[in-house]
Amino acid sequence: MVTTLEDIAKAAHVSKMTVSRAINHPEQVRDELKINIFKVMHQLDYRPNVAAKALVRNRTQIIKFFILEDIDITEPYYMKLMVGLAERLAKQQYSLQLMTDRHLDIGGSDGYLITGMRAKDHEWLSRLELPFVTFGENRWHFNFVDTNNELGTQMATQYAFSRHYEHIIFIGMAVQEPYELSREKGYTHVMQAQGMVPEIKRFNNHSRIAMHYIQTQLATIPANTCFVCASDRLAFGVEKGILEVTGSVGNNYGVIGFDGVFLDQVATPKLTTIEQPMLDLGTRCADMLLAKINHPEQSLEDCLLKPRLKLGGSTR
Amino acid sequence: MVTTLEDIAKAAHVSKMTVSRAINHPEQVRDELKINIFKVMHQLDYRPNVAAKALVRNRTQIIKFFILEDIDITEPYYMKLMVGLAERLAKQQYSLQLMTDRHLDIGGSDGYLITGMRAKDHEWLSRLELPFVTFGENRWHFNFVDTNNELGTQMATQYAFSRHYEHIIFIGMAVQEPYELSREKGYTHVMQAQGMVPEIKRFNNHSRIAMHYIQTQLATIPANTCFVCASDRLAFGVEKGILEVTGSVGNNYGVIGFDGVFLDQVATPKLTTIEQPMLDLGTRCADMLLAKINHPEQSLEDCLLKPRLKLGGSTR
DNA sequence: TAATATTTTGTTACCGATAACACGCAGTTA
DNA sequence: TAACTGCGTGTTATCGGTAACAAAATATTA
Repeated sequence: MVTTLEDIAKAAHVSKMTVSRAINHPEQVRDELKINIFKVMHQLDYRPNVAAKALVRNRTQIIKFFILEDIDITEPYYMKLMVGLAERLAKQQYSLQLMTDRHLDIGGSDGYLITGMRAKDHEWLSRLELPFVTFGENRWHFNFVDTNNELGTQMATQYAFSRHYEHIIFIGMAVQEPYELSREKGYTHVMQAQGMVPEIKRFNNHSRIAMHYIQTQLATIPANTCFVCASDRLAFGVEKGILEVTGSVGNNYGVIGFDGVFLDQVATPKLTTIEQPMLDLGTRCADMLLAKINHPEQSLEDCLLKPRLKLGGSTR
Repeated sequence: MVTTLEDIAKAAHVSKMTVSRAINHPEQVRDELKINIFKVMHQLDYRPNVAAKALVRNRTQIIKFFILEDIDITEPYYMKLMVGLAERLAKQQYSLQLMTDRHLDIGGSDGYLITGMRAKDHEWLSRLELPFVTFGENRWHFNFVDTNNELGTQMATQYAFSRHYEHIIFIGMAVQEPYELSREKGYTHVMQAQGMVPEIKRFNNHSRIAMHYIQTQLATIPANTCFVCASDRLAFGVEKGILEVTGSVGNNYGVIGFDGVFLDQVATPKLTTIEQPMLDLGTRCADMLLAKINHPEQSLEDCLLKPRLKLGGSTR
């Protein structure tokens, strides 16, 4: 059977209000009682009824997770982000609803996590009436959680430099989004610090396009060059191109990616890449969102997590 | 403001019980009243309070989605499965909790969807006390939803045959799981029907291993062979191997994969593959699970959906 | 010690829905 | 016409919690 507050109350010889307080406002209950109450709760394996709590507090205990990108080309890393998010939310008895472009119902939740946001989404996001957090930097002061993109490419560029590549070229994504700009900045910053000349190419984020670029242009690029890429997709294409043209990768031409989820493992050789801490990022999203829901008045710091350099075979 | 049953009731000059009935047992309410009630509901944009409903019906309106595989190597297709599932569940005011190996809490939900099940999981699954559905065939009569695996490899093999490949080799996964056996069966079946000799190799499901096999063995395999693979991962490796050894793929040696999510797109050339209808599968999982929850006494048919042959450049 | 302040605990009402029962009002039947 | 069906609708109680208030117990003060 299911144990309720009432059951605990009887067993502990107090009113159920006291039990409720022991849980939610423990400072208002004498230690003696509390200890006993918690003992009983434990014995009877008490699990609070989420629906009842939600009803009386006028909450839904639901978070909507928006994926604004086309789901067909969606990056696999959302999966891990969601695992991190869901795990933390479940601890606070929240559950999830997954929303896609096809299905954009607002309301019926306590808050939103927004992923895959682009410039065009600013309009409706600014109208939202519930607390939300975006996964990904943005220029509108919406609270966000993201990898420290700038630091990531700094690490990549620095590493390329430390491996004695004489030229370092940045392969970016042709989008004017903050995360891309930050990645470019990280690269540029280290290049200038090292007294090297930055060189940036930009393509749509598809491996084929990057591969084609390498196939056609590698001949004009001096050996001893490392390509620092803004995504693993681009890096994947670059690596393939280099392999095809020169027969090997790493020594004459190196590649470093960015993301570290799935694609870097599938590449041959595995990509050296900047790994985003997706699970942690998900957890942080949850924390931040819950904070906004429970303390709407407090303003929050955005959250930038440090990525990790993951060595593969695509660099020397 | 939020509209409740009470508000509708007042505006429609009936009791809230009548409104509730109009929603849940429409046959018990006169048409005249119903029409008016629905009109008012629409005007006032009524959204039922999920928590209240859950409380009184002693339900949670939550489904737990279990991913039993290691999340680090999880196939990207779970994402699409979840989208399909979540979308259908949301319509019935259910939301999701994502459970992974790290976090296997039972209870606090109305049912489970189990993915990534392996033989070893039979033990605890058989003890579960709530309705559940597994994504993936199984040998224990747990209700499941899956792609018609046998049909899939039949289609692949048939297609290879129709493209005049003289030899067709099956590259399987070295697991004794029903879905793998079904895939082998589909292949064998068509081979025998065509009077050809089946030849099956099995490897762990990693592209590198398949690639290595091709690199070392392709010389011993006659030209005009098509490799029908049990996964896109394997096909991906096979394609790479063929490309490396012979410089081109499709004509002398063809490759057909199985899954059609993400990896087939990333391959160069894109893989010809058997595409699983992941969104539909997700929807079906939801339907089946809801049916089990709402009518526990009825026994259900398992569900096998037809896959689709998706042509890429890895076959002629 | 009486009066007052401060904890600590209990009581009541309510959140928004639904099941079970009660009731009123046709149309049948005797 | 009285008793009997049924259908359609309203009334009441309830699910499991929590806020707001009331009351009791204890501590502090004069």
